Amino acid sequence: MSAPSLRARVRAEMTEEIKASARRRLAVDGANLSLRGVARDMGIVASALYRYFPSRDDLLTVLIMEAYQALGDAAAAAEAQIPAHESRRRWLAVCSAVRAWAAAHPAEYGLLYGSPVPGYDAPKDTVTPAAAVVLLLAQIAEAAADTLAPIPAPTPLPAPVRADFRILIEQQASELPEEVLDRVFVGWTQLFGLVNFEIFGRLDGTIEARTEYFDYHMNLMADLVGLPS
Amino acid sequence: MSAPSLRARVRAEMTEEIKASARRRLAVDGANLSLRGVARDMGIVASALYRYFPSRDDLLTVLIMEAYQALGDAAAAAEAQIPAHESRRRWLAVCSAVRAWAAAHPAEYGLLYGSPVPGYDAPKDTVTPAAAVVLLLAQIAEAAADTLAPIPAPTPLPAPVRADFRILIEQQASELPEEVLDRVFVGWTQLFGLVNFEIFGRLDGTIEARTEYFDYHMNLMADLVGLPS
DNA sequence: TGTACATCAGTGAACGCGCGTTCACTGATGTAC
DNA sequence: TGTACATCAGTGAACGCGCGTTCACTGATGTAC
Repeated sequence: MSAPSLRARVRAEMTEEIKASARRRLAVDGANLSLRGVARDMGIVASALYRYFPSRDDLLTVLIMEAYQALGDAAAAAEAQIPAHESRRRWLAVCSAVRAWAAAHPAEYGLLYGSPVPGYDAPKDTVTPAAAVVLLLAQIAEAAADTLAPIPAPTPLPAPVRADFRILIEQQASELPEEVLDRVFVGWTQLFGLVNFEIFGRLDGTIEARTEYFDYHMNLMADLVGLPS
Repeated sequence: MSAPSLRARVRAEMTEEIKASARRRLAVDGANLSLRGVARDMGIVASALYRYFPSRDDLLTVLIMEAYQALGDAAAAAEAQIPAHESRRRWLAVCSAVRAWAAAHPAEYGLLYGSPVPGYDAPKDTVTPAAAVVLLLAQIAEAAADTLAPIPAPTPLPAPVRADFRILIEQQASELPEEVLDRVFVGWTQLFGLVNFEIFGRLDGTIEARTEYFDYHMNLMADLVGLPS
């Protein structure tokens, strides 16, 4: 509870500066982040970084974890600004926040949702924060359960898929029907599929009205889930 | 028209072997393919590669172009095996072929649909082959035009999006309504969003019934397009 | 059919570079008495 | 309040490595006469 010592405070600030520099460096290096590059940008000698992070991979892991956290926080913050009962607007707020965060941090986004970094395998701890967004979407659907339109199901969910969803639902102590969770997953896939396309430049030369295109389709996904308009 | 000389034939074979080696190497190096690594794998000296490719980036470009081509070919071949009038089965065949190709060539798939390679920018020539799959999907919808279910549109297409689609339709001398092309794009996004999730490991620990999950959702996308079942 | 010359594939050394990481060091900040 | 010692941040040299690319070379294959 005592105030941190000068040394501790300076240390914390320095750690933050290193991470900030490294995040900037990601734009240049992509996933193979260069420690010497980070040090150079900071006007510091590369070996000094080892006072703060035991290795390059550890720094990378921290960046990944914090990026998941930042993305999740951005989505949650956007959602929190919409009244709880306006489920569709909440859904759209989460989707737009993901897109906006990705646009503002393309290199970090690429780290999270691009091709896996060769030779680097993510520690287990990344699983939970990686699920934050889809969890948020599922919670919106669950909170709106009473008002959801029934889901027209031309073909029923295949049993093995239903079983997978069952497990997820029980893990979350949720009461969402499997059919609804499935539609949430469809929306989740569409969200990240679209953001991938946009951020990674796969829409260049085809769709130029990016925001309208995105909003329209996230609304369509909300329709699929059955959120009232 | 004369038979190629021995030298020319050997040269062509060697070029193929280099590309094959490089494709294998992609799994190790990811996007930062190592020429020396390729040469090492082939039991050859690195500088020898310069007889065949003027630089590392050129080799990479060729790999990317051919990967797009291979993916497109796989999709087209799968489609061609289904009778022309069975539009839904054709649609599903294309989707499954994309998924199968990605699973069989994950590193190349990552090159095409993962985060952009830092420091490397794709030449213009990659635009056309990159569009092959979505074009195929659109053609299926167009061929089935007479039998398509009407698209329920709670909200109309935003005008700027409609304009983007209009341009694409005219470029292809197509007659697809914008609303249908939009749904094709939704299916396309879902297809690659899902394959990304699966290949890049973002489904690990959630959905285990991968094939059923995939097929179910590609069918759902076919529903959205209005393909008859 | 045989000879002389041109073409070309692959070699091996070298250049110049950047990288992650270790290590003994120095000087400043913190702690105990 | 002042001194003695411990802690720690940053330095700079070094290790050992891998990389893309150039270049003069050699020996084999192709071509012209």
